[in-house]
Amino acid sequence: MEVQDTTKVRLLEAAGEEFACKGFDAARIRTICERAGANVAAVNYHFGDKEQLYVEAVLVAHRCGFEGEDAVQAGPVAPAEQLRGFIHDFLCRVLAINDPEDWRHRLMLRELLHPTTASDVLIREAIRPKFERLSGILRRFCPDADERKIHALAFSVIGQCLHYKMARPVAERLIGPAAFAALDLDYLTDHITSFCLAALGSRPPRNPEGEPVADRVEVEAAP
Amino acid sequence: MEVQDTTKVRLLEAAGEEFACKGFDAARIRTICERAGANVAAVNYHFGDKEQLYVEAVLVAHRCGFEGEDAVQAGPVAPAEQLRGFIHDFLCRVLAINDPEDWRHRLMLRELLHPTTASDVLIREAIRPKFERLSGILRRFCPDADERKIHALAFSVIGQCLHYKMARPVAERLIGPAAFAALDLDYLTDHITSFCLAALGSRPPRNPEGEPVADRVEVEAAP
Amino acid sequence: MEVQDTTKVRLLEAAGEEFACKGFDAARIRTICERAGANVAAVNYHFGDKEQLYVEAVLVAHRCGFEGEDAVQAGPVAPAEQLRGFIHDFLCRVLAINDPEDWRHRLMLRELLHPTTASDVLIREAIRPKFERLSGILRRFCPDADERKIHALAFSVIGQCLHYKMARPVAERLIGPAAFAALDLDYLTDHITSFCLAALGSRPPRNPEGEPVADRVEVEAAP
Amino acid sequence: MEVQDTTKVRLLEAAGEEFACKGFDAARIRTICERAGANVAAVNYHFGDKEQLYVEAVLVAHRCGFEGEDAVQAGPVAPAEQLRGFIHDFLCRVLAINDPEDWRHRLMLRELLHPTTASDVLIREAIRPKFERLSGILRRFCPDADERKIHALAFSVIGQCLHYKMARPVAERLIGPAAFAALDLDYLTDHITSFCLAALGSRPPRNPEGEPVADRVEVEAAP
DNA sequence: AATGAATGAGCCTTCATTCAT
DNA sequence: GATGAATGAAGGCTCATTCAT
Repeated sequence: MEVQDTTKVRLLEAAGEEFACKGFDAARIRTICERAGANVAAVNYHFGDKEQLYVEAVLVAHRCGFEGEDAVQAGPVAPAEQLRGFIHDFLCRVLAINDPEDWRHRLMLRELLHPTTASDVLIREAIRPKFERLSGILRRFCPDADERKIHALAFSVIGQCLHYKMARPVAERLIGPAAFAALDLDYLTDHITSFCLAALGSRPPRNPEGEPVADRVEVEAAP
Repeated sequence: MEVQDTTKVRLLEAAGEEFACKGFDAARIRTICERAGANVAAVNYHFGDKEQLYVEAVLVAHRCGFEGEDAVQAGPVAPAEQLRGFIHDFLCRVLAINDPEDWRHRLMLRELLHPTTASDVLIREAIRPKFERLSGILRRFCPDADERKIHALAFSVIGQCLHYKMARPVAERLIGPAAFAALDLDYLTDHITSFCLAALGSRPPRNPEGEPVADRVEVEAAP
Repeated sequence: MEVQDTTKVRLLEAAGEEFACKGFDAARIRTICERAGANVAAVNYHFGDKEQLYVEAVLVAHRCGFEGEDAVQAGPVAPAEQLRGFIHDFLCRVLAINDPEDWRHRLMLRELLHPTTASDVLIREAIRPKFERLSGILRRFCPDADERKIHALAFSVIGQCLHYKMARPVAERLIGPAAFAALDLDYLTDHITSFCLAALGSRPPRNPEGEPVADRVEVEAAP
Repeated sequence: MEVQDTTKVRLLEAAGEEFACKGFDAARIRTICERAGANVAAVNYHFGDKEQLYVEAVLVAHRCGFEGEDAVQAGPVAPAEQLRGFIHDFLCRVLAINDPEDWRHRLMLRELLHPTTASDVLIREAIRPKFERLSGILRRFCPDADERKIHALAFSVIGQCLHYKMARPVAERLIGPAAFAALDLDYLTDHITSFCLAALGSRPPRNPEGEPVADRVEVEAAP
């Protein structure tokens, strides 16, 4: 059963785009309907409300944004590779640009900064599982760390990644668009991974070629 | 030149609060005027426009928010202590809660996420100097690192700190308010400082008492 | 010809209820259809229009509300008993409460206060015959009265009865629900009958048991 | 201090007219504002709401409609004359036609049939005092009557009068406009007064000329 | 300098109605 | 005969803005 191009689906797509760009208040229902090729009353008919449309858009964003992620990394892998995998996946979503699906990420970001009713589901179904997966990985590095430490570590990992989404507009102006573009997926994956691994007192994982994947900061290996 | 309690000043204060809480769109000019004890037409009289009021509020926020910070840490200090000082200062602002001055930080944060005209000045006068100070500190750790590396490192430091502001609403729901509150200024300063130092291949600075200031992750130290 | 439980019939029933409760403007076509278990488009399909549905509902109300009443009081009866009979019948309809048929009365009342197209038929077929029957009764009391007097007398009788319908909401608040409820069908029939008979210079009719039916005002009877 | 022709006053006048004619639902805020020569937003500015405008209009209607009534009939008068006075006053208001103030009566009538929040004040300040004045008069006729009897009597008096307002549209169609017009203030005052007095077992009061004021129904005077 | 009244554009929403199935 | 989707007109209301004082 394909996702059909019904009015309701087109409405959600248009609404997602609009909400992601302008936010809930500045988003105009008329614009959404025009983009979706529907009548002004269509939103009310299909969703009852501007707010309910927003909620559904957020849920769609989260649903499509996170499906198929469970397939990652089955089998016994080293903690370092697990961490690298996590960071890679996370950055993938964070850095998505010029993606027709992009509004889903932007919309979720908005929701995270200013949670509404919609974010309850979001946190429960999307954020928490991800967070606990990361916590699990980190506990393999620090088996004796207490909860607080794990929280702080997890936030350190996530914070570094998310920053490229959050602060993007200002970062781009700060160091220039070219310099910002140079910080691409591969580079950042390597950088953040090695940064974290060093901080965790471990060594970076080796890529298939058998070389260190990151031009990591020269750390005189702790004994 | 004293800061007088004129209508214009009260208007700016009220506007800052309102804009910081609700954003530009949701902020109501009438609410602002009521809080300031002024007439509805006062905003248009003094600032001409809602938007110009916003811009001025942002500028006030930046002006007051960052004055006097350059005086910190004169004299020759170890890079590790410099970094720790930077992180401490940064977290101070980031974690400010229930502060009457708080709206200034929140408003600037908003500007960073969704830059408007007002943020040009902001970046030039407030963000860039701070960013370059951090870059300078990091270069002392990695004298041979290229520009790109410095950028990435700086963003790693900043990202970790800023995350507690950015993702606060969701983080609070994620790990619970109590666990989040446990991540206070001192703890996070220690954590992030040691995390970064380890990643940079250095050892945490010693505080005056001669003891390590951070309970850094002691991976191998586990019995 | 049975009254079938077709969609059209259910629609009329639901519409009557809704119109009687809320009036034409406030009545919602969607509500009517939901109550009737029919589609939103059913009204337009079966009646073409909201207004035509209203007209038909009024006609149904009048048709069902007044059938079989002419059979009352055949044979030669005293004028006083005729009047009492009329008042009793009238009050019966006026006081009908919690009657599943009640909307028919309420709807007709509405029509009387704010006549629309539908009320032409209503007046011709329902009101006028009733009014002329009353006029006939009154002429037996005052054979020499002119038309105007008969009108005034008839309106005095009708006005007293109708008042309990018309002013019910306010009367209930005025004297309290309990006191209003005490004015039940029997009491009011006796009261209004004796009031009118006295005004008409007659004595109240005696019921089969040979006792005065009404506790008429005994002004001089006071000790 | 004159009642000034401010926008707010004009708005109330226009609203009263509109509400009285079309009812709350069918009344259009735009029409009201156009009639008052004001902007569409004027209602919202001055009254906050369509409903609050309605409430205020009802209160204005009641305020102006009932002022100066307390001056009536000071000094010792016969009960019969008191009753006649009451009926005259009541009919005066009820029959007011083509009066620029007419909307006040029509609006109050609406309120009585379908009470809203506004009618609480109305009942307390306007209806109840009037009702108790009538009750007092009636008690002079029937000193031994219980509460219920007084209620019934009062409603009989009021019902006869009010009927000419309530049922006017249908009555006019029923007996024709000419015949209805013949039932003017003087005629009805005489008719209803004598009708009630007879029912109360009393004799009609004599007017200054010493003649019976009403062509009362020939009643063989009760011994 | 400051105000209260007034404005008009525009938004969300409701609702009766229609159309294709 | 009946339905669900879709329409467009219109209404109440909000809000920033302006004007006369």
